[in-house]
Amino acid sequence: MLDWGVDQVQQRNHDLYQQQQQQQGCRKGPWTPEEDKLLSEYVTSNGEGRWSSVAKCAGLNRSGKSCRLRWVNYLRPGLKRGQITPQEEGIILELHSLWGNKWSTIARYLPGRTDNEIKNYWRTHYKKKEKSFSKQEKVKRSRKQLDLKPQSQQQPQQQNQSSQFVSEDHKKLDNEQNTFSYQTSVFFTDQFHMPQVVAATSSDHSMMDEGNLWGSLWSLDDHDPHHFGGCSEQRTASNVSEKFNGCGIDAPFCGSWDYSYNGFNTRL
DNA sequence: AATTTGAGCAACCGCAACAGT
DNA sequence: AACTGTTGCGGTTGCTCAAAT
Repeated sequence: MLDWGVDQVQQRNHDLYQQQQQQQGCRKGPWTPEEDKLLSEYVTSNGEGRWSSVAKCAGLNRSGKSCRLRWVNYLRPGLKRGQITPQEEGIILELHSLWGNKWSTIARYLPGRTDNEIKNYWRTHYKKKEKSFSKQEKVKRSRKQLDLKPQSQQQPQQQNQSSQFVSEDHKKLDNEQNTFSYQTSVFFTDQFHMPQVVAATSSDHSMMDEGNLWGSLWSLDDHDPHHFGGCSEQRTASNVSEKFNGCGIDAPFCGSWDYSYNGFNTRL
């Protein structure tokens, strides 16, 4: 009786998979210009979908999956190339704080950018910071646990981790490249609570202070009512919060920090 | 000049949801 | 209802290239 370990089983499965792929003769790895040409010509004239038949009909020795991925991430018309702009970065940060790793959902609010691109960008620029932040936060929390205050004196814990570290990154951008700054607004207009994202640049944010930022963020009711506007239905921050709580969404962004007047700007 | 390290990116993999039969 | 094929998504891997040593 064979007594295979997990590693051996995995290796065996892997080998079988490789064998299968070889038998099927599917090409893997980087796409050649010729393959790109065949695929884009075929999809342009026949439309997207039915990717497994696309591979055959276009004369490509690729899996349908591979064809779809190549088209979606590289060949599809209207794709943006080049660096993520500060505005786009702001949108990514805010939407990620809202939804987490829902890359395809986030990508819908960045025309011309793919989920893969956004995912890669996030991993490259923020994953490490997130980890280091989590460590810092653990230390903070363990310290807090030792520092037992009466309940009434403790501030409500409303901010989530990812949101906090977003503001860290905004600050870092501030310090490292004070040549630009940005304002990003996420606001909610429809019955499905889908955010509309507006990004705009501004210049002066020297007064940026994290305490103020988060104080403003999480106590929207205190704000000047004239900041609550911008869509067909005028709403207050509190009834929007109720709306989110009602559908189980946890602590979303409902506005933005406006560096130009150093205040929180909600557009609801 | 050679080697190492890390960032950036394209592509693959496994899984889940969905549609068709 | 069960099965099969397809599609879409998120996580991961591996390659390339430039900067650092």
